[in-house]
Amino acid sequence: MDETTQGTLREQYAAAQKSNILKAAAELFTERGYHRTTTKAIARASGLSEGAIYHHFDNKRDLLIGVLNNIIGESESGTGPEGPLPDDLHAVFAGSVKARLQKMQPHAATFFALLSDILTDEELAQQLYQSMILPTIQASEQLLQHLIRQGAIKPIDTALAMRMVYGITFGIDILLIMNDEVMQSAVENVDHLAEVFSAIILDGLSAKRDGE
Amino acid sequence: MDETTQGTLREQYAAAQKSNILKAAAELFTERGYHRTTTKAIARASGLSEGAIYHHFDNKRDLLIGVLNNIIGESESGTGPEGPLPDDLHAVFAGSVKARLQKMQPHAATFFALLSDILTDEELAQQLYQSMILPTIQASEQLLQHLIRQGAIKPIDTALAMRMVYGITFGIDILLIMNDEVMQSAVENVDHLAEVFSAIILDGLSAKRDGE
DNA sequence: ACCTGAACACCGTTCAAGT
DNA sequence: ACCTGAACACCGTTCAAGT
Repeated sequence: MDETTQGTLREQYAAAQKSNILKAAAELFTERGYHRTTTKAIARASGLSEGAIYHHFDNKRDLLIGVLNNIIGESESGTGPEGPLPDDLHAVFAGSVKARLQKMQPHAATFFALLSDILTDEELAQQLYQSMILPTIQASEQLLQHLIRQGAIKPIDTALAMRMVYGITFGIDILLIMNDEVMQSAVENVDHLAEVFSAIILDGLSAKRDGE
Repeated sequence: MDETTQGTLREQYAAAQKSNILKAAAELFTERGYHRTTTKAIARASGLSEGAIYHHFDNKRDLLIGVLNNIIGESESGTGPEGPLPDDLHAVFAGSVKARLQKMQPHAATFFALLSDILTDEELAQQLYQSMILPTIQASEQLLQHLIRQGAIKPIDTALAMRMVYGITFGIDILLIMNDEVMQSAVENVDHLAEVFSAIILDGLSAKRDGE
């Protein structure tokens, strides 16, 4: 064992313990919400004492931060469509919702179980916004601007438009958590969902061209 | 005083006290979130003892329910556009977001401060969904079906489409709470926001007709 | 019925002591 | 450093007693 390598056995052990605690916390937060989850329960679920938890984390809020950062970390890998854009715009938009949903869905319940606690904590809200929400929106803004320059998309207030589009995925997650039946069966057929999404966003609902 | 009239003086007094407590609770919940608000603080803010609060409400959760019901009550008055539909579809859609935002906005911060606590409480989540979310979606579904029959809107999966559109207003509220600057200035000019909304929803983003 | 203030159980956090 | 178990302060809730 080279002591200059980052992973000392001891460090690895400590990291594994931290990760175990976070895993237990995430599960309990998801089931019961943040404030109904006791530190005692987290200790029990991770096979440690409450004191041990406070050795690895400053406080309960620090556990929330850890869980949140895991979600952010796994959700942000590869924003926007990879590789060259396909010619079919519908495929581009449909693909991006699909990707977004598949990335977010495993964490959606945990995320919404923590959302209020995040939103009522100025610092956490800012962290979530800066590291997760704003980058996603800005990436899609850039894509849209690119498409406008190509003449594929009409000139529009891209910042506002992409913020509205962003809301759609947010709404999908919420409806799933509330057991909305329509959305639940829609998600079982992601391709149809993605199709309807891109149909609305690209072509609009109107039967007439530009409403006149 | 006729004792058959519903409002005995005593009953009126009790109702006023309940309403005072709920008002104090709503303010504190909005500022600090549900679980960081102590019953002691609510008591102090409403000029009563903690015991008095427990005389009027079963428990803290019951306070949350009261606050939530006030929000639902004030938000549900008059779903959908009133009167005959204007010919211009853009006006219809723009008007409906405007109405929805103006109704929700004063309560949005309170609503999101409670959202996690609602979502992690099966019964409350169901109540919120049934009394607030589903009716809103269904009302707009009916409007859409009507417009499809008229030939103004193309045939589409109305249930799914309106659920997606619903998400947009949800996303707007979230971004406002997170102090997103674009959305904050957009809301100061509601007419522009409503315009962009109806432009996307009705005409779509694509420069070409139906993407081909 | 409306309300108070003390009392109780529980939860987040700390800390001395052990390896 | 990693961890335990007891101890502490605080919060939701209850309850006997007062009007």
